[in-house]
Amino acid sequence: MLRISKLTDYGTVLLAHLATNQVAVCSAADVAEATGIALPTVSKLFKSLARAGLVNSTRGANGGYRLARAPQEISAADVIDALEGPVSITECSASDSDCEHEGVCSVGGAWQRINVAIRGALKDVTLNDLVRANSPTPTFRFAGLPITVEKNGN
Amino acid sequence: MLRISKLTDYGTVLLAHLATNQVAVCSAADVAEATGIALPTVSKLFKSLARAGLVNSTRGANGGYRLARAPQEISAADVIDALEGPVSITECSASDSDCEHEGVCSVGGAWQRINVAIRGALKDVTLNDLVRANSPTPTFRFAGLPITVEKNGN
DNA sequence: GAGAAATAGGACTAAAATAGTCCTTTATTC
DNA sequence: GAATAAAGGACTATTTTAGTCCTATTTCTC
Repeated sequence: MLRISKLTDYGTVLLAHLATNQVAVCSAADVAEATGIALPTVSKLFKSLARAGLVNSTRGANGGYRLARAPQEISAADVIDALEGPVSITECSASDSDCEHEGVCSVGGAWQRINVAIRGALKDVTLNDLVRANSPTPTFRFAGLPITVEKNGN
Repeated sequence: MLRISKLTDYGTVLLAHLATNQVAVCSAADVAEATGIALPTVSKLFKSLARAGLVNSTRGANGGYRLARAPQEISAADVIDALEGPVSITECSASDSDCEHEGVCSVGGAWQRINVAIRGALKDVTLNDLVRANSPTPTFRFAGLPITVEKNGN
């Protein structure tokens, strides 16, 4: 009904990995291996995340990435902004839009409001929550499987 | 950052039009003219909306569409479900998915949670709100039109 | 200082989803 | 029975997204 891109989803997985390995600097190759996401894709994502200031990078041998802030200081909204840009729920509510139906459209304001509500929800969930999300007692199923999934199952 | 499709946006405009013309049955052609959206597109959207039970249709001469329920009984979530299907925020949280990273993914649960929050926001906004969105006390402007935001502060 | 290990930055290609059009059939009215 | 309008679906074009690859730059190690 409303989707974030696959890349953004992957990005979250990368960040979650860094969050559970905060002591070390992780190279893109390490993370690719650990997460099962293809290396070129991992590289691309980390570049974007670095530009957005969510991770710090170190070049050269033994270089890699690490979180720029504590996991609880990074929200789902941050991740989405970093990887998808500040796009809005409808095309015409993006700031640079010039919607041809403007005069006729009786609808814009409420989407804006929905947008605000959604951003609220996204800001309230931090990377910390994402990492700990799979906690005790499988109370529900996910993709057909009961969810237990301790950290870094693989 | 998170987007509904253009067609869904159009769909909302169509419904908003019906909401302001509840007395009459409106043909697709009428609505196309009134909204400035191309007729084939309007037809296609109405077909989907009819199948989802959001509008009732009458065939034949003088036929057309009208809302199936009162505007306050139709939520943004209904519209999105009708036009985009029950897709979820991430691919892997859709029910029929089989995500290849399942074992490694430490992230699924929280997206699920975000999803719920978003659906909440979408259910709270009805077609009625959408239509009345452009009302008194313009506190800021949107797409060139003054708008107000009250209700559902979140 | 040379070579290897990493990231930075883009350009490019391939695949998939979205948007939009058109045609044929069925129902209804006059 | 002719005209009007929706139903349903096939099809095309466009745009977005995903994914790969190449070259440059930085840093470490020996």
